[in-house]
Amino acid sequence: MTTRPSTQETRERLLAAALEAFGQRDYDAVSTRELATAAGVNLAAISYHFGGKHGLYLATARLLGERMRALLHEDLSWVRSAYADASPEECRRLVGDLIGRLAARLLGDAFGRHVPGLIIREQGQPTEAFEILYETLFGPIHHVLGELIGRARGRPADDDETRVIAHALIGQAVIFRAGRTALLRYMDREGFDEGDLVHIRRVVAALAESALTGHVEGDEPCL
Amino acid sequence: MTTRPSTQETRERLLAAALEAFGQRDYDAVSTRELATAAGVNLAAISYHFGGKHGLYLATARLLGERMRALLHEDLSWVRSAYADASPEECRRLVGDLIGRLAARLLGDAFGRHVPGLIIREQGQPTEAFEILYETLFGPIHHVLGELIGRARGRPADDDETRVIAHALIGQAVIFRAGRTALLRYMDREGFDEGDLVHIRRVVAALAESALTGHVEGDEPCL
DNA sequence: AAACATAGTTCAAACGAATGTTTAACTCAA
DNA sequence: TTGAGTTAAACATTCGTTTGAACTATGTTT
Repeated sequence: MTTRPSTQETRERLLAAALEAFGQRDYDAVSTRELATAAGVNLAAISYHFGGKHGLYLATARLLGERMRALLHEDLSWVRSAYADASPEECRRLVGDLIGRLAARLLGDAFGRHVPGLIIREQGQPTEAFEILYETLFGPIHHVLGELIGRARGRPADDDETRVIAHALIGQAVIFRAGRTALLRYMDREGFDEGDLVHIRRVVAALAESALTGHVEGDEPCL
Repeated sequence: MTTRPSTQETRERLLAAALEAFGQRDYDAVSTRELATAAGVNLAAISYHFGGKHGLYLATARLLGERMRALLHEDLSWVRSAYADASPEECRRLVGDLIGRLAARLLGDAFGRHVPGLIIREQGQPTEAFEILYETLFGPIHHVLGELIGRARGRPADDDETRVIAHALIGQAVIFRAGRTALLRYMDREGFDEGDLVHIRRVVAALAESALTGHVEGDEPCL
């Protein structure tokens, strides 16, 4: 009747192994046998508990979304409470801080070493997992950033120009994970230590902050 | 003795099909049979001409690198000739122009619809193809951008801070391809027309240009 | 309390389909 | 006739999934 204690553990073991594997490599590059072995469970457990490989992948995306949401909750709720009665200058500073923090976290292992890869890959050929990840990840960041940037530039948050800027600034952070390998090569390094992260965070924060000072030439609210 | 005319055509057909397929989907998600069918050649031609699937993949990366280099050559050589005796202000403008142009091209289909996906994917688990792509693609952009930004901010081009800024600004452009799906969702669209591209290019250019006006708080050259 | 029945879970084994690659016969211009 | 190139067929693996028996608690009956 009641589920046995080992049931939940089997699920968790598989999810942990799947998160690790799907984070690093593509869906097709990960085999069910490999997942079962890594999780230390029987092969048939995947079909039994998740209905198959695809079900496990979706469950992994859900788990990932929840974890990222939890990690972001702290930063975002802090920003949300801060910008309620913030001046444009303060909003600019908040944006810089948020982007810088995001960049450092992405470059480091705060979100897991390979986990963001799954998100990036989902954008190429979006599956059901993309919806899950957008709702919990890109969506909230887009939203908060839009509010902040709109306030900082004296424009509505749902303005198209505001949204383009928000997206571009997210790119400033995301590239530190998506283009990590190229950056290592460019800066002639083998890895980044804690000091690097602090400095990069500061540079990116200053960059994003001053980016909001300018005006778009051409009169219209653009787009 | 001499190669028959059909030889080269078989290679080209396979490379075209591989560029299309590997651009959209992961290495493991593309089958040799599918490639042969799409190219209209026999299955064994892959092994015969490229030594196998992996060889075809590397050849595709080389072809992609050359095409991208050609596409970028125009922009980059124009910039290179322009910044030789340019003022910091002009350099800032050149950077903005370059980033904006890059963003619009990436968001549109200038580089091919799915081609940039291969590059992004290679950063996750770099293979030999990464070297090829860095040399012809990221490398030159990094270099030119470093020169421009260094001059614009009165710092050496090989400064670590300069490099971080260059990388971050590239991210502003890359995100418009890497995060295209999320942007469509954010801006509530189904696609971007020519007018969108022009506007986005202008916004991103202004953003990148004004980003270079600020100073990084904290005294040292950073990093 | 002992024996049985039941439902949930694990397990080794096997399934058919698809994978990348190789083989050997064949084509045809030099 | 020679040999580079093409072709269909077959190669051995690996894939995701399914099977049916074994195991293990729990609930019921005796």
